Amino acid sequence: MASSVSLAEIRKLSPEADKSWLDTIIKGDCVAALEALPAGSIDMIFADPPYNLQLGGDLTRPDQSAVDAVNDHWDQFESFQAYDAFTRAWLLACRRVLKPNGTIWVIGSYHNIFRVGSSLQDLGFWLLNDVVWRKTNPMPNFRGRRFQNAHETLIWASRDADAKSYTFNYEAMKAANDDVQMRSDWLFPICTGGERLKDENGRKVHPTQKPEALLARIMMASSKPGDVVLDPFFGTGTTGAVARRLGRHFVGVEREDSYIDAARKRIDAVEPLGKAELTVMTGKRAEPRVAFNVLIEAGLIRPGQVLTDSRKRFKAIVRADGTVVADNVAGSIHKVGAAVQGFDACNGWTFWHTEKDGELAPIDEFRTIVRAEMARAG
Amino acid sequence: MASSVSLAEIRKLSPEADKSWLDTIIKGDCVAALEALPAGSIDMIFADPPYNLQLGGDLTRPDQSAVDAVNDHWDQFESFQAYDAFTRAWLLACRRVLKPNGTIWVIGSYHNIFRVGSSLQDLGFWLLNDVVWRKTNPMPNFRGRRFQNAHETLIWASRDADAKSYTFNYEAMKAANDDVQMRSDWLFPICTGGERLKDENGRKVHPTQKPEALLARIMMASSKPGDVVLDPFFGTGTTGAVARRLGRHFVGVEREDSYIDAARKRIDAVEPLGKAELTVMTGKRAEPRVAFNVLIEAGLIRPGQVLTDSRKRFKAIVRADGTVVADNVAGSIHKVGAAVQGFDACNGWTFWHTEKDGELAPIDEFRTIVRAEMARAG
DNA sequence: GGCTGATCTGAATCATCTA
DNA sequence: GTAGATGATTCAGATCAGC
Repeated sequence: MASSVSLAEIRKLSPEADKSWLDTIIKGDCVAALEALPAGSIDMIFADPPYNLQLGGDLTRPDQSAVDAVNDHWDQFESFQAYDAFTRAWLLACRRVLKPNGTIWVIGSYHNIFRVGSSLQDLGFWLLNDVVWRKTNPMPNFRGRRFQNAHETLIWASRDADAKSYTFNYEAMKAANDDVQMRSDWLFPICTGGERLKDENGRKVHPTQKPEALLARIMMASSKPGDVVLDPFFGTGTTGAVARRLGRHFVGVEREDSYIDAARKRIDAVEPLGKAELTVMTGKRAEPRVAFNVLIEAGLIRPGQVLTDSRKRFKAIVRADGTVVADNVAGSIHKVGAAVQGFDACNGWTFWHTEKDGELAPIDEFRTIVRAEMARAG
Repeated sequence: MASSVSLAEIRKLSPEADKSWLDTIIKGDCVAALEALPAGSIDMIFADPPYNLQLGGDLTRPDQSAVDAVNDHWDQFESFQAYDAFTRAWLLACRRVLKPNGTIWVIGSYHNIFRVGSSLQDLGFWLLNDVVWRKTNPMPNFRGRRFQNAHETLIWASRDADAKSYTFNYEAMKAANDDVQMRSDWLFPICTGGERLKDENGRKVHPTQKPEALLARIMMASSKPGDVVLDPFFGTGTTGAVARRLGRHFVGVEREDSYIDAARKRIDAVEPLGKAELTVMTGKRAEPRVAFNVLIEAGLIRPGQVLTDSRKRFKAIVRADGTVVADNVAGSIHKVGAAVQGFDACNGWTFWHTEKDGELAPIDEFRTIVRAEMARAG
């Protein structure tokens, strides 16, 4: 499952046809490694970049941007600049491989997340949410000079400002959250216990292993089964393990052999879930469209029938062509519904009702019947 | 108490002896106004700058009513560069008037907070914490395209990296927080009800008035009685009102006359607390709400597992997204529980059971386990 | 006055498909 | 690409109307 491939091997293959990089860990620096992947090939990215600000020689590209600040903190400023250059480089590489409707998640702490967020904005990503991971069991502040650092911040962004059809499983998130919208503050324990990878001496393999529950929430929210999820700082492969379990493909980039080895073993041991368990809750948006006149043709509504709103303040009469008429307005169920209320818009399906045995029922119920028949007919 | 003084008036006085600007609102642009204050004269700054929301078209609620958006002229910026220049200018002005051991708080949303955080770091401030204000009652996401934006971010920073003796009332915070360290995630309602300033027509005076509880937490944590607290974007004077109540001096800078008038009346009506009452204040605590997917994420319930009612008449299968499926219905535990019984509503927590060692137990028992952990995290 | 249910509102970067 | 039509979408809490 999780085998390592060389860059050269990938490059000599046709990028179009080549899918050999799916479900693999690419060894190397993330900017260079990502150049080997085809543009627009990734559905979702999760990135947990280093936030050590004393980066030294690890940075890959010189900074090209002008410095217009004047202050007496040159040393410090230079290291922020270096971190910014590093950040822009890997974010640009990620942006190239991301599909137009793909999204990226980046996690960080107050040491680096403001640099990351600014860079995302500067490079043209469009921020969708910032999400707070509240830790149930954070490390205490030992010196008592600050608040206990009990959260980390995630940024969720689309590739472009006008990206509209990115994946967000709104109904699934809501249904899973006691039927109320999922908020931007999430509560999870940090990664400890059996989930935490240890070496033969009982020492943790990676210093900042993220909990699988966090990655699962992210992937369930913003990806679909079969999607390709990239992690440019793969570490010990939490992203890969969760992706495999949830029926997503992964690509990881990692420099350290010890992490790659641990990740590969870990991912190979994962048992993927079945199709039924992975089916995602969808809402009306995903249902096939039904035109109003189909209800007439099916005999569920007849021409001349009277429609009213739920409080019987307005009424409209159905015409044979699938339009309706109220006082001085005629048109679609939506147009007429909006007009009688004086609104710009209206969902006619839920606004208009018919009377059946003395009880009012929205015409949307007939649409449900039609949809069920459509589903049976394929 | 809260009188307005002209810049010229302040300037002609000796800056050393002059304290006439204490407990006043200075009318004008904040950068220019701050030039009139002596350097190193401020103990703590709270700043609620424009967020640069970049809103597109109008937004309507599902009932077609209009959302009252923040589209004020003061929140319009041409570009991120323009916003950054504005941010650096006012932060530099703040830095000059801040005492060497003073600290600054800035609040923002994901639209601007990354720019603010980066600028703070670039200008030599030293970040101490980022703090999350979790809203008990945030505005919903009306289109279902993102997570509900349920928090705002505060950054707390000292003037310099090597500042050691800034004020942090660690013991008071801990005592106020049930004798455990105060965390970086705080829970408060947004400012509504009697606290929200309204004009004679019942409309809100300021679009973004902050709750006094938030300011009280900030001042109790990071200032002492008698300290001078500056607010460069004073608005309707929440900072001034809380400062006066808590025995701190304030200085406010504000451009709009209507806000200044409202703030002055408001502050004059504040009754300062006595010395004894200034010691410990407590905040509201969370009512632990647990969603079904938390049990999955915690590994207490696994995707594919079968749930039944107490008499095993109905069964449902758990999916990875936190929804469940029975015969022809899918959705939340509540929705599906209601559907299989033919009811309108159902408490899925007590209706659905799992089998463990041949005995049925309601899934509510798992929730109890999770609640214990959540309680620890506040 | 008290209770019940309807209405209103809050820092919001909030569509998608067909012609 | 753009214009027009379809039709999807809200939580907590304060306030108010009506009994």
